[in-house]
Amino acid sequence: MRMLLIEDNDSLAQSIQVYFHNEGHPLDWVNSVEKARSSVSLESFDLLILDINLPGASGFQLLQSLRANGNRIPVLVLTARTEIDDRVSALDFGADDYLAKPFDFRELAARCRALYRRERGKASNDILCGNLVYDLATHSATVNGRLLELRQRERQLLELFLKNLDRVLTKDDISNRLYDFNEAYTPNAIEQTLTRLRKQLANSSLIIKTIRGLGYLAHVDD
Amino acid sequence: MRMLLIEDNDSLAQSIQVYFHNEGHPLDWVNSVEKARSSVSLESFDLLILDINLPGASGFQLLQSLRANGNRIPVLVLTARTEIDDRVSALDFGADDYLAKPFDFRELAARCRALYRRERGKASNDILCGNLVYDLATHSATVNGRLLELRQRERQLLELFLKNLDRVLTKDDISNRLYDFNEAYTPNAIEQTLTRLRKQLANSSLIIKTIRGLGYLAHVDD
DNA sequence: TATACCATGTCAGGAAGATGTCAGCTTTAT
DNA sequence: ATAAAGCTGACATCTTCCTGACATGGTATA
Repeated sequence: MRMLLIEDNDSLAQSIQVYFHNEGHPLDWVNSVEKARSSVSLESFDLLILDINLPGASGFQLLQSLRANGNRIPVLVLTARTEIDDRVSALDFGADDYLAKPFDFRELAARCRALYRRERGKASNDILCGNLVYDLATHSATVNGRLLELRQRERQLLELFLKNLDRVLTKDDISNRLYDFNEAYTPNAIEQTLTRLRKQLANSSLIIKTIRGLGYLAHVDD
Repeated sequence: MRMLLIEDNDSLAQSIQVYFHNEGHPLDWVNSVEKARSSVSLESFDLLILDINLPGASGFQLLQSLRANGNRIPVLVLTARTEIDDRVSALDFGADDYLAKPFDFRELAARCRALYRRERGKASNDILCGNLVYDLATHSATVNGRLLELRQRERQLLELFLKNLDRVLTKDDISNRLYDFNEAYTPNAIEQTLTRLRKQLANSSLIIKTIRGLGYLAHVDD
């Protein structure tokens, strides 16, 4: 288990490092969002422990941009305040768990283990559709072994269809899943995304059929 | 199916209300545990949808006290995220199911139906007519497992007949259901749609009989 | 900071499909 | 046999959907 701690309080960070080291799980440590960005892009970690109250760019921003780029690495957020706002924001921005300071190191370690296990548990979770393979863990799709270069929206849409094979999805179903309540969009946004997804699926055995006036239906073509 | 939603996020609650209304299952909505208590004691619901993270008395308390008083009403709990603690607690406190936010409305509806069915001892949400199966959730019909390619109008008409098996429907009944008041049409439009629907039902056991001068009657042929 | 780039939404025009109308034919009741 | 009611093929019209082009806003790069 490879972990990165993003924390600007040096003494706290060092204490955590020592504790985890003694537990047999050494972790890397950076003290700013900028350094975190480059570490994450250069190396591959299994888990991030992210202090939300950082100087400069906030931890939220890091979290948000990671998720926006499709990075699904488990993130445990540390927050000084026990404010519900912070907690909700953290989870909404894509954190997997959070812990309010002050906390017990044992609890931190336990939660890290839980997150790691959770991620591991669904490691080999592939959806197979003829020549199309979708890996739910990495959220990547291959057709005949060739990796598709899906954008965020296309991936969300594909995943939605794969989880609902042979079932009709209305545009409402789709927009409820792809957009949150007060996000503005026209029905055309979905059509456009679908066009783009269909192009990517050109040589795959996954067919997304249009059911006029009702919605769409994905099925495997043999 | 009479449902009560206990949710303090107004926009979410309203969206859910609209969605369920469109699904043909209007639900009542209160935004606090206190109001929920009085609603539940005054009226009889088939199902509660309970957000666990409420201001004031927690949803857990409501759930716990309901069960303590012997109330067995099915309860579906909404949690902010897949907090394992929340989930375990919810089920321990007597919830019948739980759903983590953000969720797909379709999934919420499906789980509600499932809970309701479980309570009723019913098997499914399908209408069965010999070799014809109509799925009310997806509004799709299959004959011998083969999906029918119904158009909007044909689907409306079929659904109407299925809900009125062995009952005579006059053209007026039908037009009142298929068209709104100021829509222009001739009686022939219905005949035309019926012709098209009958073609689709060619190999099914659903027969739509003409009662000359009166209307139509759908029944299962064995 | 300025620039280029990329993802994604909007717009508009066109294609494909659904549905109503008409007209002529078939069926049914008397 | 006749008239009324219903059925259905052909067509016109109107919707819905698709898709190329463009706009926008956010992100990375220099």
